[in-house]
Amino acid sequence: MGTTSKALSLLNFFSRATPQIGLSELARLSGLNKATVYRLLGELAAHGFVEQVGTGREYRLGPAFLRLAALREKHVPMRDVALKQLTDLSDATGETAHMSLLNGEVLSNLAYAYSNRHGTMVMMDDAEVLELHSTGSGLAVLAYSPKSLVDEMLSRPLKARTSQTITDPNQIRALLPSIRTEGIAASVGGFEEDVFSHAAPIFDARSICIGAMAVAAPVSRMTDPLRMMIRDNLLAHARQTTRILGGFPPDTFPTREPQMMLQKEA
Amino acid sequence: MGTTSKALSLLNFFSRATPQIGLSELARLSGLNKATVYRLLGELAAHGFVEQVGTGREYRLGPAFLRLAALREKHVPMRDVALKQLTDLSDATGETAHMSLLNGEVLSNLAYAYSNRHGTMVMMDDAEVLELHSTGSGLAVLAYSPKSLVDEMLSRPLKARTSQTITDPNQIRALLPSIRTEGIAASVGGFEEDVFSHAAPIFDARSICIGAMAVAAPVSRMTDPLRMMIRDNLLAHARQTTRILGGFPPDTFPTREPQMMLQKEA
DNA sequence: AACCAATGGTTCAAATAATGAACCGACATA
DNA sequence: TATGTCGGTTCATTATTTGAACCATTGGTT
Repeated sequence: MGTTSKALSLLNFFSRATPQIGLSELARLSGLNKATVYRLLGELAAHGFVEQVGTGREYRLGPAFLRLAALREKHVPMRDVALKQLTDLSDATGETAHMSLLNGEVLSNLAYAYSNRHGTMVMMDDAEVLELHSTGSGLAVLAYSPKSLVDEMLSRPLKARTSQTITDPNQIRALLPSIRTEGIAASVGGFEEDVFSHAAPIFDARSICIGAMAVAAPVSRMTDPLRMMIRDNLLAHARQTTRILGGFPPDTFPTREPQMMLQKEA
Repeated sequence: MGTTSKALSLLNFFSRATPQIGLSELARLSGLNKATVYRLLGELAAHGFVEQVGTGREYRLGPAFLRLAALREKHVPMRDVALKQLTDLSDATGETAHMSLLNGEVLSNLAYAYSNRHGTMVMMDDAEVLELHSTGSGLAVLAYSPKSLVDEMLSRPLKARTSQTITDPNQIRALLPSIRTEGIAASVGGFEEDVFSHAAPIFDARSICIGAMAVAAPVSRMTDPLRMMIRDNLLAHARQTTRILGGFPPDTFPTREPQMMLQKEA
């Protein structure tokens, strides 16, 4: 791993739960030498990627990201595109719709939209990180990711977010083929209790899966007709989102009308 | 300069004008070896800080910034705070208010607010970069920055954005003391023709200047009474913004009521 | 008050990772 | 076919990164 990667990976230790971290703690978390972390933080700080809180204490993410995010969004208005599609999708289904992007080995939220049709709804949070094994979106991404990522991902111990989280790698592997034939992944209570989530993958110009679009509803509201309705709408909107973003589903991706397919070996 | 700094500085070559850059071009711009740039881009790409456009062509900023910006803003809601203050300031003055943060040797926009009192107003742009020598905000920041930054900054050739831009380093240096006694910098048409801009510095917890808040009005609308009104409102709102963000103006910063001060040597 | 275990920060020889000139094959232009 | 540029790759040389040990402070415990 190059020096730059080490520096950048330091940034991943900042999260909702631990928004600011001290030097020694960060050295411990990253497994790097304290002096190394100190120097790397210094370089990151010089560019506004981290900053020190108050007078000489812990570090936190810096203001540079605001500028770069604005610049990125100005040139590649993913969030805008996603938000429009999500609003439509949320209106059509009456449930919460959201989209997240693959970032290393986790998904990070890009945007979400609520419906006001029901008194209860699944709440989302910017800056939340979704694991690949415990969420519908994660499973959708896994199903369309190269074997290397799946193996890498499933070789690590899988954390149970709820009592219903699937933590057996083989069980997860067994789900993937049917997700591929459906084009949709489902997860019941895997990330949060009482949330039934459907998700479909999003692809880039090289037909590589870059994230997922999902509809999340309370388990109590889920019925088979609703599932069908969500499934159809989700597939359509995910497809359209991929297209608007300039991407293409892979050849193996099911078309709108279910049909017989030959399974191809990658 | 460390390797990490080199990698991070590559990101600064992406701008509104050149949102995507090829490998060779980036090597030329940065003065680094092509192989080096290639490797650095690879590491940046692995973390989502850059990505390649379409199939193996130019590079552009990646999606990671969206997540990190959201995370930063969640923990340090600068933009929200600024937006509230700017809305107030814009309402009070009837003109466009904006705030920008010091990022290396330039200012980048954080937020802005328009007024609807007049038919014409100064328009702002996210992701725009303001130079220190040609803008009111820049002068305000220079006046409260360490001598080293000022020297560094003014040793380079200064670009004339308009016919009214001040490009003589000595002339700029001569402005700084009066800005310090006023607590406010003014610039007439330095960045864009016909724009009269007032700006006040914003400080962090260590009393270091981190950016500026400004009011920009058409030159044609500017009168002495308006200047006084803007000055008072701007000073008050800048002060409050500094305070809400957890910062402190330095001891030398003028209080609301103008008063005699002894000039201190730093 | 003395002690201990943290913290952020610093040093410098040793080890490692970054570097850059040259080289590919592919593509475009002429 | 010849020429220039592109993105990408190689590998011996070089320069940067690294990490153990060491400070000076701070805060808690005895």
